[in-house]
Amino acid sequence: MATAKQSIGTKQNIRLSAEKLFRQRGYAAIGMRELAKAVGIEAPSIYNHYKSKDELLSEICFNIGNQFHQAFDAAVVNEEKFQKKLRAAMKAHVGVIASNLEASEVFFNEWMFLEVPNLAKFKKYRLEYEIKFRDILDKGMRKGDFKKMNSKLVAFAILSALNTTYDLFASKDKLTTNEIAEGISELLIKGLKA
Amino acid sequence: MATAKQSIGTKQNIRLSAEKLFRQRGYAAIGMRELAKAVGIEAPSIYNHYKSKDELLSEICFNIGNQFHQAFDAAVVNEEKFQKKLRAAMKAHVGVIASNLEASEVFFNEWMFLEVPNLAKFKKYRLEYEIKFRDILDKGMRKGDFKKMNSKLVAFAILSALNTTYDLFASKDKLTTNEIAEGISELLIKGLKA
DNA sequence: CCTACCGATCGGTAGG
DNA sequence: CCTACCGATCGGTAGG
Repeated sequence: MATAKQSIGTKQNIRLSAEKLFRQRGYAAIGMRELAKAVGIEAPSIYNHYKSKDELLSEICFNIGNQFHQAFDAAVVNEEKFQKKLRAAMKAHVGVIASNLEASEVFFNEWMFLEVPNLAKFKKYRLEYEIKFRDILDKGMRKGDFKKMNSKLVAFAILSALNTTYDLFASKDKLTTNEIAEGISELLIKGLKA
Repeated sequence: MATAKQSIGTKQNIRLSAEKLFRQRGYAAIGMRELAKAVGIEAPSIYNHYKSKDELLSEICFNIGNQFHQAFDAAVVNEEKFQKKLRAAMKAHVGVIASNLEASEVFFNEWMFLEVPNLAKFKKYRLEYEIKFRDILDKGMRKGDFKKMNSKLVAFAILSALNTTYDLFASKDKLTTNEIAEGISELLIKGLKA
């Protein structure tokens, strides 16, 4: 019992330390020995919990990816109007970042180090997410709720603005999730008005 | 003569290869041997042109940083109204990215690997650039040309949207610099209207 | 511009 | 969970 409990704790510890270190200094710059030291174990012991460094990174990335998809779906389903759907999706997106400040940065900046089967899966997953945003934009434009623009360009602008909110959370102004999400929504949705 | 000429060519070759490789796979993942192979020389020969890997990275980053500052200053100086200043600055920013597709990505994503004196210099330089944008926003808000919002948040949203335009240039839609810059400007400046 | 080489560190395995 | 260790590769130097 005590052993199993400790083992679960260690695995979580490895992941949390990895999220922090990968974000701070980059996946490629962090060795297994340094990660192990942060956890308080020796490097080979990590392999009792993760088969490889790649498996560790992909667990971090896909966990965040799942959260983005689920938060989006849950936020959008109860809204009728496309403007409200978009606003809710944006807020949900910022919410996922806010509750995963370190891991979401790894998701955004370190995914490129994923290895061959995981890399393709990740790209597909992320593209599907972008398309969910574009879909709201396209439908809203067709219905006349949004101004007709290049929806791919707009989706990129929206996601880019949302994805850098990490820096705003980290800055000394101490903006809340709501202030950030509302501020960006206001700016972009007003810009989209027909 | 021939030797000197060839030497200059080699240095440029090293930088162009570094820009391409650092962007593709990340600074930390590219060794001097692989870089040398791309140039067609042996690894130690790189040190005839660059003192260290860090010097190479910082040359790439500061070159782009200078271009951003100069393009901004040149774009803004001839405009009177803050809306026009902002639009011109945004267009200039996209223009620098468009003419430095590889190097600008290194600037955005690999600067964190700069070492100690260069890292601080880089951060200062980049903060000054962000403040130039905030300054236009703040003055425009005070004058009533822009809606009163958190200018730091808006500057972040603008720069984030502009900075990911690399992916739009790289995508198969083949958007032009003008289409990208105008699309993002339209979206964001309309959103800023008082 | 090269060959030859330095000490350090890499991800990961064997074996217990 | 550890110690001991693998081959490979790292940034960089010596010396020509």
